[in-house]
Amino acid sequence: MTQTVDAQSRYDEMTESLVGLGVSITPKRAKLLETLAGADSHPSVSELHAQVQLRYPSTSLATVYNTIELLKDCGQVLEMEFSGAANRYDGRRAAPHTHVVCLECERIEDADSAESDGAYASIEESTGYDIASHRLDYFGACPGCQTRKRGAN
Amino acid sequence: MTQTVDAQSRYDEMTESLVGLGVSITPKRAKLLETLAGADSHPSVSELHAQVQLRYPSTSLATVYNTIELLKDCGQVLEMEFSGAANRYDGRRAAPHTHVVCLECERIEDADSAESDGAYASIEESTGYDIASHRLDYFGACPGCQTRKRGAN
DNA sequence: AGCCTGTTTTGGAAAGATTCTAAGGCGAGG
DNA sequence: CCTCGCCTTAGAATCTTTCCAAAACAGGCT
Repeated sequence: MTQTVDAQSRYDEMTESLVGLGVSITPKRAKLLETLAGADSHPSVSELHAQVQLRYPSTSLATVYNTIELLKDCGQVLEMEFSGAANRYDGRRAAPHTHVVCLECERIEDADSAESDGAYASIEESTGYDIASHRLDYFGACPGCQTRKRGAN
Repeated sequence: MTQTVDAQSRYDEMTESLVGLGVSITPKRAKLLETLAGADSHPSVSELHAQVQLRYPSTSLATVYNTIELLKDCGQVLEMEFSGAANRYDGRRAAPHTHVVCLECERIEDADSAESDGAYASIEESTGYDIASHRLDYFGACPGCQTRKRGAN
């Protein structure tokens, strides 16, 4: 997939960034980074928690939130917020990019859209805002849910 | 601002749509529609609730949620979700459009960006999703918060 | 080995927003 | 005046995220 790199490289980048922050890579944190770097499913905190618990059953939710907070601090993870549903995280491409979101099954996939490079400058000029990031999501039905719905009719 | 219409027209459109749904326009609902149609500040549920309570002090939160749900059903309000913060609503332009969000003061303003008309078709072709809507937000600092920060330094 | 100190982790409490539910209120039509 | 169905209410319940104080842990030092 465009711009995604292999899990190992992402894992290495993440650990380096965290070390740069002066924090240590504990085993639980390592397992979390590994999960994030390898997942292409935009996992939620509870999914990440479940994965880490497979290996370290005593892991608490607070540890997951804590580590994600650190990753956000050094720009190594992209957080996607949803009200009423859990936040979702993209550890493979930390820079803002386009997603498609299935309203039926909540699947989220990357979508490469033609982003205009001068968008930030253009928005800054017209609004006076100092733009730091953006979010572009398309909402609809994924192929699987489309057929499922057709079948149900 | 481009594409916004006067409050009265929006109010009329909303009431017509709700009537089309077969529900009645109670006084509390009318006050809520009026507030939504006239607000350019992308209010939250609690702000809307407060406004309606000015006129009808006994109004409960559930009524506000209920009415907004109806408005969503007939596409007469745009809901912007934020995890950790209250959802914000745009009753003046119900179709998806671009916003700038101030990360400091949570102000939200409309921003007209050059939207490519064929975006949905292009995304649908590349992902197989059936796209129904989208969301494009830019995050940063509004002019007021920029000066405030500079002054604080 | 024994200590000290600072970081991590834990588990539960707390906070917020939204949804649900049961019960009562209200209004239109007969 | 009664009935039926929609509206509204207040509070409980749910869910995610944040906060907190205490316990656990690791590394460096004596």
